[in-house]
Parts: sequence; structure tokens; C-alpha cells
Amino acid sequence: MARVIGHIDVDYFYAQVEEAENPSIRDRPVLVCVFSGRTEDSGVVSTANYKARESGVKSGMPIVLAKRKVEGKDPAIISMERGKYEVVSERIMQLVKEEVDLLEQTGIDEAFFDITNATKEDYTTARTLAEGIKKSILDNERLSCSVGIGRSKAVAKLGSDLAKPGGIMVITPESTAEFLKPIPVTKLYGVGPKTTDALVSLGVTTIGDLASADFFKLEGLLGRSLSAYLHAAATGLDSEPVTESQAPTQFMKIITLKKDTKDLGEIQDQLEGALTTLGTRLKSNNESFRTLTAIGILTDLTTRTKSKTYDVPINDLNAVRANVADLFEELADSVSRDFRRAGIRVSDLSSNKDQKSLAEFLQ
DNA sequence: GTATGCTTTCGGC
DNA sequence: TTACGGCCGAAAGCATAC
Repeated sequence: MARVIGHIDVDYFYAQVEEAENPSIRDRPVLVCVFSGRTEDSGVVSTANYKARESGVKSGMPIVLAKRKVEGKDPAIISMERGKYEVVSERIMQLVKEEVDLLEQTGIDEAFFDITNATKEDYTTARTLAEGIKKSILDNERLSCSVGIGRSKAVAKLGSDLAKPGGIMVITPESTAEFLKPIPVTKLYGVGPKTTDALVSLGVTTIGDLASADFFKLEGLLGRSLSAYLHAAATGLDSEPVTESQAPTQFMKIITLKKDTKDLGEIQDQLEGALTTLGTRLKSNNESFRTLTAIGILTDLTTRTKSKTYDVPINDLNAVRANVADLFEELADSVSRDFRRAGIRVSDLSSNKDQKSLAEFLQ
């Protein structure tokens, strides 16, 4: 059965939430920043509104540099409060959920949705529905967003991207091939740098090229499953279903160290809080992990990791403290530079529900 | 040979 | 002239299993 799929993305999310909360800053450059605490202005810009972007401010830019870009332009420099945006996000997702058959949240400010039944596969109805969702979010939260509608996830996502900011792009099945044709393959979900290189070696740079590429050459270079997916995506026929939002698959906590160091005792000390935060989060979510990772960001800002996977899920982070120390030791031994930041990740998460504790098991 | 699992790195926001 | 977070899932490389 043909499906109708949408993708929604809130415009410059964190900065827009700040604008909605304090409309008087709307006409000024707004910079939502993560201050690392190491020096007065060390840290980066997380999100900037369009007014700030016009001056050259970009996500991930050092705060000191961004401030220079908006000097004399009366900028609003705001410290990021993730919890606040999460609350707004939850309310938005709830609003969207009411209008669609199925919602799959893929980030704090974006989601896929299936509206096959809600629209009876009619794309005019789909546009009206998208307008309704946008209006609901605007009326309830004073936030604008962009929506793409198409026959597959890949098409819907490309649509919302091109609709930014604040637009709706409806790509009907009939217009899909024409829509996809000029878009660079790198924009396709599932195409990273290596895959791009491989495709370029076949003379494939646009999705149109991909759709008409020699399938056997594609398969020889990329393997069966990836080439099959890519070919389907390029013709707008990929059939990745929208699925109910899943629980996160990993938790991590990264901190900036007070100063660059390779001293293991120093790093462990400063990571105490991160360990506690992660342990608490695991407990309150009633989850266990199988993989533990030590993360180091070096002075040159490259990231290095060491990880360990257990045979059985672990629910108590404290129980593997010694392993955390071991992983950091391995990590430190494998690099020559100091660490600037350090973190811990737990992944391969599973719910403790329906799982017996060891004590119960032995009874 | 292809699928699967684990480890590490990358990229987007 | 330099400057520089935190978090997530995806991608990619490799080893082993089938």
C-alpha cells in the first residue's frame, strides 16, 4: 500500500524557544550558547536565530568568535538550558501526535509521521493537515516549523529541509522523480563520506544519477543491501516504515576538564559527577547497559574512545568503576596529547522490566 | 561470500 | 591570530560466524 509520510522540524529550535519566551529579543541576533566554564567565554554557540546567521554566526562556532560577528548589533547571548527545551519538545510532539496516525521522534525538535489513513492517501488533504499541525504549534507554543510530505521517509525529510524556514513542501508521488533528480546524493540518509566517494567513482553525484546508475556496478562496489536501499531511496520508493518512537539506545555525559591533562586521578575526580548523573539516569529509567565507553577529547579536539562490552546487561554503574578506570588508562596510553574533555557512555541499553534481579533469580 | 556483532569515528543539531 | 559543547544515532572498519 502506498503511504503518505511527513517530516517536521522546528526552526532554529533552542533560539526560537528563547524568542517565544521573551518576544522582545525577536529582532535581535539570538545566540544560545554552551559555556564550558573553563574561561569567561569558552564554549560554543549551539543555535542561533536567522538574524545572527546573517552576521555569519553558525552552530558550533566558538562563543568568542561569534560575539565578534555580532559586535554592536545588540545580541542576546543566552546560556543553554536543555531541560527547558525538552519540556517544550514534549508538548510539541504531543500536539503533532494528535493529528497523525503514527509519530516517530528522531531528535529533540524533529519527527517523522505517517498520515496514510488520516489523508486517505490524498496529497491535498496532506497539505491541509500539515498546515493544521503548523498552526497548532504556532498557536500553542508560538513556534514556527517546517514540514515535508512525501511517499517515503527520505523524500519527506528532504522536503522539510528545502521548506526551511517555516514552509511546507508537498512532494506528490508523480513529482517525486523530478524533485529528487538534482539533489546531491550526500543529502540522502545512509550516504556518508565513504559511500559518497564510492558513488562519485561511478560518476554518481546527484540522486538522479543514482536512480539511473548501473545497478550491478553499484552492487559490486557497495554490497547488496546498501545498494538495494540506495536505489530504492533514489527512486523515492524506499519503504522504511515510520515506527513508534523508541527509547534512547545510549546515554553519555561529557565534561570539559578544568585544565588539559593526562593525569588519570585528575580525570577520574572530575568525572565523579558524570558517573553519578549517568548512574541516576539509568536507575530512574530502569535500564541496564552492555557497553561501557571511555571518551576523551584531546587538545587538538579530536575524539578517542575505548569501550568494553559485557556478556550480560549491567544495571549498576558503580559496580564497574574499576572498568571505567581501566578504559581511561588504556585510552591515555594510546594517545600522546593531553585530554581537554572527558566523558563516559553507556550503550546497548535494555529495560530492566521483566528482568529478574540476581537475587530473585536465585530464589 | 554474506550476515552479524563489536569497536571506533563521524556528522548533525 | 586564535578561539572550541554536549549529546545522539549513523557510518565504517574489522573480526568472526554462518
